[in-house]
Amino acid sequence: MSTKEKILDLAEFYIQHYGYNGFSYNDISTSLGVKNAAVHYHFPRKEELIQEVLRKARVQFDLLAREAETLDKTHLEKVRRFLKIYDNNLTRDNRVCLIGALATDLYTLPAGLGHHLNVLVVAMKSWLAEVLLQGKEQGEFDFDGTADQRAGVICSGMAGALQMARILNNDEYYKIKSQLLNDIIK
Amino acid sequence: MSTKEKILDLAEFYIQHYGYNGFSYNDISTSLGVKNAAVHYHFPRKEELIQEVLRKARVQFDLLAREAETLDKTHLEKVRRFLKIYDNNLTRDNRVCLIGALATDLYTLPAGLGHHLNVLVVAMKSWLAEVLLQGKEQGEFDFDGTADQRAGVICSGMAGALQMARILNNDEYYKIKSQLLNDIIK
DNA sequence: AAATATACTTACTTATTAATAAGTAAGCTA
DNA sequence: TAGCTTACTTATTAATAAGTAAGTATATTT
Repeated sequence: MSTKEKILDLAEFYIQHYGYNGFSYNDISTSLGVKNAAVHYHFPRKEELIQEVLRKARVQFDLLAREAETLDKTHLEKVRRFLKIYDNNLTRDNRVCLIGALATDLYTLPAGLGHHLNVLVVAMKSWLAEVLLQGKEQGEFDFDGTADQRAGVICSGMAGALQMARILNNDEYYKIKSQLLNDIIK
Repeated sequence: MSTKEKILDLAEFYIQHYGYNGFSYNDISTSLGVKNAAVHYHFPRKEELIQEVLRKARVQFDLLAREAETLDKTHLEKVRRFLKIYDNNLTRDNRVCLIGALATDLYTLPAGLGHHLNVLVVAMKSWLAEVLLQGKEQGEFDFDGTADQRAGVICSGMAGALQMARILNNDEYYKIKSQLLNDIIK
């Protein structure tokens, strides 16, 4: 893996672990065994670094959506694949989700990043809403409210669940997740 | 209001608006028209300041719980009173909730604060679970899963909703909130 | 009237931040 | 082989961070 890719992975880790204002170029460079200026060489400003982290997250979500399209037979399987994103955050050092982490720091972020964050959230939430809608039409799901509303409840609930897990314990996360799933199946 | 109280209110605002690492003693002092050392006079270290913000939040929640006990006739009214806490965060400058804000910064916080945050979350969640349980036993509510699970879904969903509102729009918050309420009534 | 406490200010320290300028070694390219 | 690019390092900057020691004005107590 190139230094540039390692920087991106470390930046993502630090954002999800400590928040946007909780890490520095020095944290990344010393983790990597290079100098702070080497990080600036690849990403001149912190804004560019975070923007690239968000772009990469969007690319990875698009990949997940394509995998769901080709590999998953039921809509429930697609939803489970989606929720695994959050599981991975929990199991990898109790990260909170990228969106939740950046949302709480939003008003301290360089101006351009809000838009990129919005694009990511809209992509994920609207994909989930579409899966829920089709699953309901085909009798696979049963839930109250619109698919859009239900997608909002799930996205915000999962983001919050990762935060609760930190304060209470990991089991709290799984309890919330299973209940959110139950609420669309019954 | 005393300078000390004003400092506490400003600290709470800054945490919810910018996160723990997104504000400084200077931000507070210049907002107040005093010097940074004056803030250190009242709260020598940032840890003491945040601890006091959390203690105050717990006191205010206890007050809400007592008001609910004396003023609210139905369990639904109690839940609505509880959810109004989140409404107030939204309407006052799109704050995220104190718990969500500090959860994403948790691993950068002075060591002692995790415990105080845990105490606040346990108090709020267990109170809500008890209201939900009694409301269900008396036929006022109808929901799947345990009251504890449902309380977890509501707490994490509301925390996440405030974060989503920042990225999408305030209407997203109200859509999530109404759906979470719907899920316990039906 | 003298001593003490409260609520600050002045002035500072030490450490860290994002960012930049200038230099360098290795490799590729014409 | 001369020039250019890549991927850095060295060294520094201006700004900001939390925190502190010592001084001062005002009010309260003795």
